[in-house]
Amino acid sequence: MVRRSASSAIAAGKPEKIAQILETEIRSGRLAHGDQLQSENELVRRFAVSRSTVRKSLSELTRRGLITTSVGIGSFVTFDGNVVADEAGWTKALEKAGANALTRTLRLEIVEDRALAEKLGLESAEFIALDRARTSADDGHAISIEHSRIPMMPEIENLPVKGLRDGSLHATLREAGLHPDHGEEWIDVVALGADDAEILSCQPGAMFLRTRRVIRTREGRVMEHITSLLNPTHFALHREF
Amino acid sequence: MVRRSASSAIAAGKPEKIAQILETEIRSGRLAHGDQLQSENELVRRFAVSRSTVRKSLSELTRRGLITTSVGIGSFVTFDGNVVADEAGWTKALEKAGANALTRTLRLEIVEDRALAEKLGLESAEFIALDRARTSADDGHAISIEHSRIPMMPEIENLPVKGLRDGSLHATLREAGLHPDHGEEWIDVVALGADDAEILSCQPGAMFLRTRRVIRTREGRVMEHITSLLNPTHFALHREF
DNA sequence: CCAGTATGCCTGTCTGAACCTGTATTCTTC
DNA sequence: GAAGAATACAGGTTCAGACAGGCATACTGG
Repeated sequence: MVRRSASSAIAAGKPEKIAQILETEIRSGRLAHGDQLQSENELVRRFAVSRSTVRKSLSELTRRGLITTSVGIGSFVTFDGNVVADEAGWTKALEKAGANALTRTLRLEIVEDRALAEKLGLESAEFIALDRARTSADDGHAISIEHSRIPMMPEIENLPVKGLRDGSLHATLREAGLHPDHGEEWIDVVALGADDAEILSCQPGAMFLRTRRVIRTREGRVMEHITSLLNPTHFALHREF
Repeated sequence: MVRRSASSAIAAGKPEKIAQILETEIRSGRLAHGDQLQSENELVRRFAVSRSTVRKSLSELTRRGLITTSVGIGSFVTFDGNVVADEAGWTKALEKAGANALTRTLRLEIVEDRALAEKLGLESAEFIALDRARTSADDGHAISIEHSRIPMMPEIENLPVKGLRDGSLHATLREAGLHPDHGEEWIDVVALGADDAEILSCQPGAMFLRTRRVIRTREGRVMEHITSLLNPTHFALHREF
């Protein structure tokens, strides 16, 4: 059996290529949970292939649990892919010890960050800031802290007031028409700063695993900047392709 | 007696000549990564040779890692310009401080590692082990240490004797017809063991950034397992997609 | 208003032809 | 004897078409 993952479409047959295109559309959120796919004949015209080829693609997507199809109706997305690019491209944080975690929202508000705006090449320095910390529910020790910064835009300006949709930031952003598509990622090890150490009730200077990510939309617009500090005794990062 | 030189076009048979023409087209970019080659019968007409000759050319290109072929579909370029999966997909180690580094080869030999074989699901526990350490040429402090394990196979059994080709492990493996295609990767932070600390002349227990990678060929066969320990003051990992 | 029907679009299934690679065999030529 | 040419067959992939039956909507006659 040949393992193939989403990223490489090399030397694959047509059904596989089409399946990968559709999978990308689903996982990226362009096609949302419950959406109806184009009919088989529309896909035939779109990809300029025969219907049997399209049907192979759809059956592959069914096998992967991304869609279901009904006779006389069509195919529907059944993938409610939460964190979109997480599975596909991003390095995934694996919790080593599955301790009961307590998530605290430290703040959700509009901030101004000139340094970050400059680094990202943005004109406006206004961001929506979402900071969350996770600590062990058992003994209260530090697990992780996450700083998320979303460039201010009209579609989401009342996010701090209305709160998150279903507690999920990405669901909220998708609601606003923002779909992650590609990005960049840095991983290193840093000493915990005084403020973060305070929040996590750790000693300042403790070594933490840090991931920084810039997520962009299909158009290349910065959608989110996330800095995660992970307690190395709790986390490993994992990725496959 | 005819003198034969492996690399040049002199005194080469038809399959070799055709392979070289196609290789030029691929390396020059006229045929891009993922492109489909002409079918064997088209190549037969183009070069006015028999199909068996064309097939020899294609199998040579396959051995060199430039193409892959699929039954019923055709042959595809898998050469994306430079180093295949190495730079493209993997998290890349970026040296923060560009200090002069000194690379030492700690060992290059055949070893037996039952634990690793079991983890990778391999029958044979024989590996070729290549351990290399990098230290600063200036003050001798630790930069990184890398443990590479390659499952034993006939094509490379005299690697420890013959040494690496151009000092590069991947060039050597490519030579043997082994081409990286996909894999898996773990990143975490660990305390340095006594032996590694000794090699790097560090204090045991120092926190290092660790990446572990399993690289597989297109067929899913394990090609290499690498554990890298990176001094976090020197390294950050970076990736984009 | 309502039940029955016609129509159009959808998926499910099957077929044969054309083209692809994989493999083996035989013949020719040097 | 070795390299290449010619041929044949097996099996995978894709295409184009045809037919079936499910579903939804609109229309029609009562």
